[in-house]
Amino acid sequence: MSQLSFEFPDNSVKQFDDGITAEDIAKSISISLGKKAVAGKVDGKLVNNQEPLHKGGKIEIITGDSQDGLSVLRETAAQILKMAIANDFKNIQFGESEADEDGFFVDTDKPETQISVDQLSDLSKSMEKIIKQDLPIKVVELSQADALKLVDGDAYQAELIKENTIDGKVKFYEIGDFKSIAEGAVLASTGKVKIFKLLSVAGAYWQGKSSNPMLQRIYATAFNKQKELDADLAKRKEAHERDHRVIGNELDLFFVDPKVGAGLPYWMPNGATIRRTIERYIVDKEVAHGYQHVYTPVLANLDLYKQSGHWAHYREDMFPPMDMGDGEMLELRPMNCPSHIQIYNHHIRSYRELPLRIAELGMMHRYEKSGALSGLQRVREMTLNDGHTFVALDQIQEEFQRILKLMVEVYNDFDIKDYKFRLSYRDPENTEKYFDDDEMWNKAQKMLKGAMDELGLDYVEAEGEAAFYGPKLDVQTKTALGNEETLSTIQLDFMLPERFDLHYVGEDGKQHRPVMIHRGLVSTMERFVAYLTEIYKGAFPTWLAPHQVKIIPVSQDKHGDYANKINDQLRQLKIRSSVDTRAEKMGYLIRDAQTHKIPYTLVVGDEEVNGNSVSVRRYGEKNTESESLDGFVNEIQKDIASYSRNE
RNA sequence: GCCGUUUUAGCUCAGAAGGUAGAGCAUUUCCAUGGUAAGGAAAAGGUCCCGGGUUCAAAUCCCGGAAACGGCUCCA
Repeated sequence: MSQLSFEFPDNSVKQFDDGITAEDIAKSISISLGKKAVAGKVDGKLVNNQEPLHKGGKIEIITGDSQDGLSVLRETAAQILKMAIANDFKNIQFGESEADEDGFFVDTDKPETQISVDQLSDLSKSMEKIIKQDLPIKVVELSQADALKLVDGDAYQAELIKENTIDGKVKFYEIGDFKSIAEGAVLASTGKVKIFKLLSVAGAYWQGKSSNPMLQRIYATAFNKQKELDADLAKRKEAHERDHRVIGNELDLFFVDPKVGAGLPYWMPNGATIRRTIERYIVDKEVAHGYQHVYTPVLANLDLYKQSGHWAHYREDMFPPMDMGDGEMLELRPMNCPSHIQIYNHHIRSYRELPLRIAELGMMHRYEKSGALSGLQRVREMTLNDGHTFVALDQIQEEFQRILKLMVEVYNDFDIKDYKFRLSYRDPENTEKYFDDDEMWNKAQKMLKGAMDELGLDYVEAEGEAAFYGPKLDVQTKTALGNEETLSTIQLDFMLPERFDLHYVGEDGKQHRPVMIHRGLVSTMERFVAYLTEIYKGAFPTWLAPHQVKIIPVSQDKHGDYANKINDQLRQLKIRSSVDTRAEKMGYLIRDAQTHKIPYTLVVGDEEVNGNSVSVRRYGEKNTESESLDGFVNEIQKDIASYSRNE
């Protein structure tokens, strides 16, 4: 019998007989590991615990409590769900199914009526039955022809079979008389899945292409322990409470009125205060870093966007042009770059001016698809913290790194930590979506990657995520609900300078072509406020909080004057303070200040009037502290000056 | 845009077998004048998302539309 050689995570290498299973390998290491093992991972691919191995390689033993172990559990639960669906519904077809870090899903298609949310509880019961029977799950191999016969009439399965055929054969899971295409690894029997929950039903395009038919997707999750499921459900609930739309409503930050228009938010005074604070901060910051802030019109002649290429490549995201009746067509701008190009082009530029940094809080309009709109995260009118630097070829690297450094500085001020870099390239399969110049694309993409590598930063690479005019470095964050979104972005652009025939006069007295770097640091005001609301859970750091101080007199009659005096003094210092004059009990007013997440609540009564002091209660704390008025003013000013930093 | 669900007072939600609706909180007024998370009472507040149809009668049934929500696709 031939021998297989396996390398373990600790780099030790052991020999086993051909046909050994992951389970037996685990047992050979220790009895306890043998018990805990649920699957193996050979060269990064999950394999069933009982599957005979015929190839050596790097091996890992997967235990039930690991992330991979959870995937195996969920993959098993997905198979049980599929079997339950197949039992309960006739003529149902299956699309893809997948297990990931959040749970698992199964796609189905049923010609007449789709599976609805109401049927989830019945499906759960059917799954319970299958689990109770503790049916063994076997892996069987069928020839492609047999496999296709098995799924006769299910075009999706037929497609998947073709994708999964290796050497003319396809692996299937077999549970009783139910068979389903095998990918990844599953547990040995249905009884090993105990804790699961069917969560929701949603639509999903077959193979993720919007030109394909839409299938019904059932989302669900599974865990080893009830406690873990409970914790997960609690986390989902907490995420909902953190959702900027929920907090935005509670704290009266913004609203959207369908009568006026979807995706066109109204900023209430509280939200407007937060936004104004951010705007002032970022404009000051950029000016200090050599940016020249400008204002440019949100409307422009359509010809501008024909020249820029937006009309050709970006039209479906643009509002239809306004026909002015005299041959003039006006367009609401979807991006600010052409506007800033006009600023650049207004003078003859010298190499001495480069890098020329033009910035604006630029309002733009994009006709987002109705289904994509979401609170302040996805809107149709937005104001971008936009900036374009015009550089000479040999300045790209340095300017790129400068921008990145500035970005990190800004992130620190807002205490933003949870993000990752993504290099976004064009889709090589679908180049007609982009400006057509292979050489430019390759050059720009290589330059971006080179700059990131030189800084030694971690990033992921993603094809098909570029802007139509160039590749990007995107900073990806997650919303409360776990959806990924782009916050900041730096984009390299050789195209627009070409299209608008931009020049600068070089040291040699000749004309040269500049390169543009598009960059957004704090995203759009809409998305950024949404993001901050979620990471702070509505408890904005003092510098951003719409109401920074609430003063509560113990008795309106006796202490109202003192409260007003403090209030005036704080307002003189530009601190957002107010006195609660409502004729309510103190406890009520304090509760109100706390539920509105106001950073500082000051209670003033006889003691404070006599001692020229204040009783300070900070948001979220039960303790109060008596401080001199001067001491408090000093403290809050320091607090505001420190932004959101958490050092 | 697509699939599914939803839309009732400022907010969170009940309810309505077809006979024009209710709670809590918020608001206003009155009483209570208080020391760190809800004092009491009363009042006011509704095109039951919009349009059309069926009906003696529609908030409820039917058709169409809009918006929101969960996803998919797309994206700052």
